[in-house]
Amino acid sequence: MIGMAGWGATAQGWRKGPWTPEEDKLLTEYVNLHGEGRWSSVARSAGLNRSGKSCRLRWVNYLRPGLKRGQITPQEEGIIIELHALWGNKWSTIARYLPGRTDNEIKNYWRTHFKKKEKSSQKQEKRRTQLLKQKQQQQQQQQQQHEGNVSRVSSHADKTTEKLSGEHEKQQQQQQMVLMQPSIDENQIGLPVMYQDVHASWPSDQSVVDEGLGLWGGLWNLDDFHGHVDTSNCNKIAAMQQNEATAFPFVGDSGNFFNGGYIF
DNA sequence: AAAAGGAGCAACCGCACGCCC
DNA sequence: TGGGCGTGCGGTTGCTCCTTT
Repeated sequence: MIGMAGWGATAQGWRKGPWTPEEDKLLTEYVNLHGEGRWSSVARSAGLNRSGKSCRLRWVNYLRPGLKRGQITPQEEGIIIELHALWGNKWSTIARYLPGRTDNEIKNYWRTHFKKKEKSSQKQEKRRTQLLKQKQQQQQQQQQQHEGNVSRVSSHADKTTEKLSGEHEKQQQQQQMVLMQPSIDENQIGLPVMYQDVHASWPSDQSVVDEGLGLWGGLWNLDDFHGHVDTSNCNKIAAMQQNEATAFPFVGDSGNFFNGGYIF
């Protein structure tokens, strides 16, 4: 890390910016010796020119033992998705279910991965609406054209035209329905539940478990919308999530990810 | 090969809330 | 009861690395 260029110090004179290995060492040694808490005094006692808040953040997000570094696994991603659907932006609560992950890490992950996907799904939705509009305009034009033709044919032909027109309308209705259906990607709705892994990472704190169990019991059985229990779905989704080229499978027709993935 | 742009991450800030003295 | 402190959260910034042009 290069110097402190661009960061400087706070009004109180606390250092800001990236932590140096020396600072990390000081903080780690101090916390190992005296334990967590009283962060403002930690800053002074450990000989660190950092605010208590900064020390706490550094410890919690980076130095604390047991932290898992590296990429979020598909299993973890599944848990994040589910828990976010349950609790929204309760990052610290979600983090309790992901041993070794911090709230900040999960928040960052969510913002970079799912906000992006949310955006792209909104784009898709916009595109579909646009297509539908175009189709309707086309339909109107055809209708007008057709009306013009009808006025010029015989009474016998009228019947035929009527029949054909009905067929045509039917066809157009079908086309419209197809347009209104979610695209195949968006229709890949399911839950990325990795049952064993979830249990493995289940918090020991019973109160935390109770907090969500009522909802989870039902929620995690929702393999599809029709009550069919298809565990292969989970595997499919895990596979899809690993495939970068696949669109995010939890986006609903409305473009709203949660409405698409869960029914409450 | 170099510049531009985007993604990802660590860290910060401000605010709110709860706890404790 | 009020102030200090710890914690949690959303939003943002600054930086590095990677990809695209």
